[in-house]
Amino acid sequence: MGPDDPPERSVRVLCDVPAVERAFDYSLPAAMAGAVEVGTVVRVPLHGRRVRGWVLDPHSVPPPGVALSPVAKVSGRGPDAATIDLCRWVAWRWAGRLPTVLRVATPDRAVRSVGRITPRGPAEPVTHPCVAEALGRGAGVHVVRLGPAEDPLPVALALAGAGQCLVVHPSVTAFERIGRGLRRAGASVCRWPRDWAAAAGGATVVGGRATVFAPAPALAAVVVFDEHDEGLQNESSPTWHAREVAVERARRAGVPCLLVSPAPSPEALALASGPVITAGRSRERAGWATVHVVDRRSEDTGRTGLFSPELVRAAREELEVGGRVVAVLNRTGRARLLACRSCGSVAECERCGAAVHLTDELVLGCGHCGATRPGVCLGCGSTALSVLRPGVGRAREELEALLRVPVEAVTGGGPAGPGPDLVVDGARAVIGTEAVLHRVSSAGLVAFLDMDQELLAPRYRAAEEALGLLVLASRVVGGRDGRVLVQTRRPDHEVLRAAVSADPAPFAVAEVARRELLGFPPAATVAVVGGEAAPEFVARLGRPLGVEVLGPDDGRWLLRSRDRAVLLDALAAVDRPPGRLRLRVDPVRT
DNA sequence: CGGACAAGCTGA
DNA sequence: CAGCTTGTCCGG
Repeated sequence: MGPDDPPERSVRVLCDVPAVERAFDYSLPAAMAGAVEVGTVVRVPLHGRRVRGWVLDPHSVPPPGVALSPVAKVSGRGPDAATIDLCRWVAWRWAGRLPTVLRVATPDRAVRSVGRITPRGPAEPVTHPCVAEALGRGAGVHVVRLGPAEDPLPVALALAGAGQCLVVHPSVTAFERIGRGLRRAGASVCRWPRDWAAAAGGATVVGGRATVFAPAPALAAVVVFDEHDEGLQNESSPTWHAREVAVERARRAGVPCLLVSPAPSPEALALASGPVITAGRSRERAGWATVHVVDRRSEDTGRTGLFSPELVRAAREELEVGGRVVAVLNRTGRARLLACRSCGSVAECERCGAAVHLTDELVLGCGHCGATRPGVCLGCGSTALSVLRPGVGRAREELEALLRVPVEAVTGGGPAGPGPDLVVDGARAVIGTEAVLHRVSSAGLVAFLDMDQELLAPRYRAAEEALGLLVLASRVVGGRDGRVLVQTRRPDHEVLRAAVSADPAPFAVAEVARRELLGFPPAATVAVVGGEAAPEFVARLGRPLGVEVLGPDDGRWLLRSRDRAVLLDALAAVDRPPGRLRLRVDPVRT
């Protein structure tokens, strides 16, 4: 290059190598100049190999005296500047690395060009009272409570009338249905990342949790259905949650964000800008199954086992009218659960209400808060405690003998996404773990054989998850005309009361107060640090003011702060040590 | 992350 | 001392 040539243009590129957080400058060959903007996906040489990267600055000023390598190739379009900023926020919020987050916001196949399309709503405008109320309130977070069996499609249709929307649903079956419904109604709609170009052109995007990162140049609203569902959280680090990303995204765009659920989470209620929106008690009630609670405390369960006479009667009735029966039994042997031999009540922790297990002959320990107490029943003072341990395989045989029809067993079976091949709709009676609720399309009766496993599990979200199962069951039986039967030793539990009365509000209020008291999300931000590099990471973190450091317990530390920024800024400031590090912020389980 | 390069171990 | 493993460094 001679002295008269124009100065060579350079670009700053973030490489898709999570361990390399610095961005580097590369020279840009003149032939590529027109195709590069913020977010463009390129291939660049890095330390003797070629890696993918994102252009962060299309006109960078490199430090003097550094020999620049040229960009090897322009691959295609990538996330725009606003989306990259959103990803930066996500990386901070869940203590992840920017490249890991940018991958989620990048098309999986190279996108060369984006055609502009005119966003269309449904040909015939659809109205929905909850959507009208939410849109009337304008920008902000609007929590909408619908009965479990109520169809989400009308909500999506009404919203799509307002313009380009991001429509998120954790269930593949559900978002595919919503997508088809929108298209049939005449709305411009696309899947993402498959139809990245259509999204970038202005179409409404329908999909799973990653949809919150879709390009949307004309965004009018964001809606997250089943916002209580844990499937909205990324399971590997960073553990970003679509609910919260949706809220942040909508806030930045100045548009409304609707969080829809039959049982709104404490997180959603904490984010809400106003009171919960419902379509009225009678409509909500119609979406909940008719729930029967069977109190097993007074029963001789030693003789009747897993199946109460009420359950057997209800199941036989259902089979007689030609309906399907689904029995749900939690995976065995994981949570050790004890019951008093004389009064039948379940042993639980005095402090936090989780189930306790026997640590040695006379001491009960809580796996949740760590409290211990003598091994006597709180109800009657008896020291005779027996272990309740149901077994799935034997339960199937027992049920078959009781009902005199073949019973199919469903266990595990991979992720919640039910492919059509996984649906076991051929069987009249099915028994399985909670996965079974994703594997039948309909039933007349769903019976929870041992709800206490769920209600009293040593996890801080146990009660909320139990309510989620009752939501799913209500959906499977189609609302009020279907039946859900719950066997329990805690018939007065507020989760069961919520389902019986088709009103989750009192439980939600109590749960918010409990999270506040115990310092769990959303009242506090927590981080679990594990992996071989964890000790060094925690050592480098030190003891920042306002951050509680607990552990190590089983090689893992728990960090907690009531002030989110204090914890997250402290995590971001740590120079990460080499080696495997598992860092999960606000995970489902701690 | 993964290539480069340096320093350490082994066998003849 | 070649030939290989193991470790540390750092990337434009």
